[in-house]
Amino acid sequence: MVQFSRSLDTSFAALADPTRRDVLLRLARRDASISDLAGAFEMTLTGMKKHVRVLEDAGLVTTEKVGRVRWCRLGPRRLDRENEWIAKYQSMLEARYDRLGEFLERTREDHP
Amino acid sequence: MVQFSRSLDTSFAALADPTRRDVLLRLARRDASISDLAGAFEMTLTGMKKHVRVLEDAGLVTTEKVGRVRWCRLGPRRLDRENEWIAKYQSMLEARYDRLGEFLERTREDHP
DNA sequence: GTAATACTGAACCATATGGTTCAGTTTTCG
DNA sequence: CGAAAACTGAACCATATGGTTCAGTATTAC
Repeated sequence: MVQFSRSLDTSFAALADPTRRDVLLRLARRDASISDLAGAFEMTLTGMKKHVRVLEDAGLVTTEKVGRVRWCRLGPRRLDRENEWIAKYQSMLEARYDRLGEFLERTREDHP
Repeated sequence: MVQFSRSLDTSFAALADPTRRDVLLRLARRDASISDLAGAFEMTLTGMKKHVRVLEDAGLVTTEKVGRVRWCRLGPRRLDRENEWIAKYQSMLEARYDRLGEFLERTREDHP
């Protein structure tokens, strides 16, 4: 197990569940309570609470208890680092295909 | 459990492990055998084989056995759908903050 | 004051994950 | 042929995940 990048571990793991991805999209529209979310996804309060906890640990959601209601909202993280990781990967891929293209070009010139 | 988007499930889960992310970056530089990868990450062949299998299931890596060596290379998927999901999420966030900005603007106008 | 609402934590369950070892099989090298 | 290399699969292990139920506590509504 590698030690660094723990935040990418937790956020990608958080995104690996379809319920959690949909919770994020729903929270992007409006804040919601645990009850709201549990109702929307036909799940027990306890089950939804766990999902929200995972999103919270990943820094993707913050919550605040007001009276007997726990309100969930997005933040503070915006998936920027995750976006960057994927962009870096894709640019490395492109660079490699470019080198492959060059190689084929050279080969064609060498053996016309 | 939601039923659609199984591919995002498996690819985000594949990205949630730091060893697997590093394997992808390494394969972006050059193809490698299971032994190469196991050696580079100080892991048993069996352990690395499992990681490669996860990446294969997510469509991020393909492998081919040549003689007694199994060669691993990237593809066919490029994380485009994952990139799109994150981009969509971020644009929804931006849209929401824009609406919040508008609201504050209106409020300021109403009560100057 | 009583009842309903909203959450919370513990316990439980089945399955998955990230490793390992061990015992093979297949290929290659000398 | 015999030995080494490269992989493979089964079995095992500890821990995590995605849920549930049940028994609370704290707030709010009537």
